[in-house]
Amino acid sequence: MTERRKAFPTSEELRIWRDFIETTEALRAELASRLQAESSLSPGDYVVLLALSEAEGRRLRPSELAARIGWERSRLSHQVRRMERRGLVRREECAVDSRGAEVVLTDEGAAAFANASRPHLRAIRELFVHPLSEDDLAATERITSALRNGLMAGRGA
Amino acid sequence: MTERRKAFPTSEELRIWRDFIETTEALRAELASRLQAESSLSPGDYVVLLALSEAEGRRLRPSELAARIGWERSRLSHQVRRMERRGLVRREECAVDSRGAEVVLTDEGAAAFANASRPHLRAIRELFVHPLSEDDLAATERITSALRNGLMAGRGA
DNA sequence: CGGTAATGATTGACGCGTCAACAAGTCGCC
DNA sequence: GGCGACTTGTTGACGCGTCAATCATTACCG
Repeated sequence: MTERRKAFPTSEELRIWRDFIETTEALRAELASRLQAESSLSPGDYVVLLALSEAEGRRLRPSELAARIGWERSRLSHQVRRMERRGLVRREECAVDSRGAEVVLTDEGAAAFANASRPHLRAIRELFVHPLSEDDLAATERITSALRNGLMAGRGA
Repeated sequence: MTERRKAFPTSEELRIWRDFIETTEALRAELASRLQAESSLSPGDYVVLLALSEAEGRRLRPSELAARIGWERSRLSHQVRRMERRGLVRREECAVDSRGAEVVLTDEGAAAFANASRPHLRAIRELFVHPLSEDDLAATERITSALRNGLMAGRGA
């Protein structure tokens, strides 16, 4: 308790921080690059296709879809526009709410997701699960949770 | 060793992965948003200004600068163009190599970095260091290192 | 030397993400 | 019914990142 009022990280803490943020960034980039190379899909494409695949009738209202994957509506709208151009999804009007729309998974989109899924999961295993021991994995869970709590507190307070 | 040949992550492992990647992403976004709000700087601005601040004579050749922060030259070139427009850095011709250039930190850029630095370090402490125990921090270091090794192996092999 | 390769740096095109503005529809409530 | 408030969804502008192409200069080497 001699350091309770410390305002800045020590250089040791800063080193750990930099390693952490650079490594997670590199991991993200490597996964994205493999996904792109193997399936011509971006991470954004993937999460949208995943959500639609799991949805009732392979279709969702944009707002609902955005909520499920934790995106802003605007971001989703841009993403859907790009995906529609490539035939992965289709927009339809919504019967019950004339403002609304529906995003529908096309057969092409479903096929693209099916092809992407296995190599992507393999890559997650190879680059994330495999390098970590069981203890590491448990520690990751604890750390993730602590950081998430810190974020909540930081945004709320 | 009953699972050595497993190709895909279990749903438990997948959950940990998703939490991990979403949380690190949220952390990155929160830091970026605070930096922007407090100092009108992007993370890219910050690392460039940091590198130039520490450089001999507050100036660096683009290639050298890119190497120090681990960026591609092209990315840096775009970044410098944007920063030059805002007066944070200046481009000069290089005396010893007529192909080359030099990126020079302006007084404005130095001031912007000085103003940004303290709140940014405070935010890193608040959102990363503080939520983690000493053990967590040590575990983070181990995990980071394991993931980095996994990346090396994955890219090389 | 002279020509080819390598290096330094930039650019343009394009995908992605955020923010603010906007159009259009629905809801609540008198 | 009608009017204001909220919701749904889209768009445009702009910053950011990657990739491939380009140009100028320097280095290598036969």
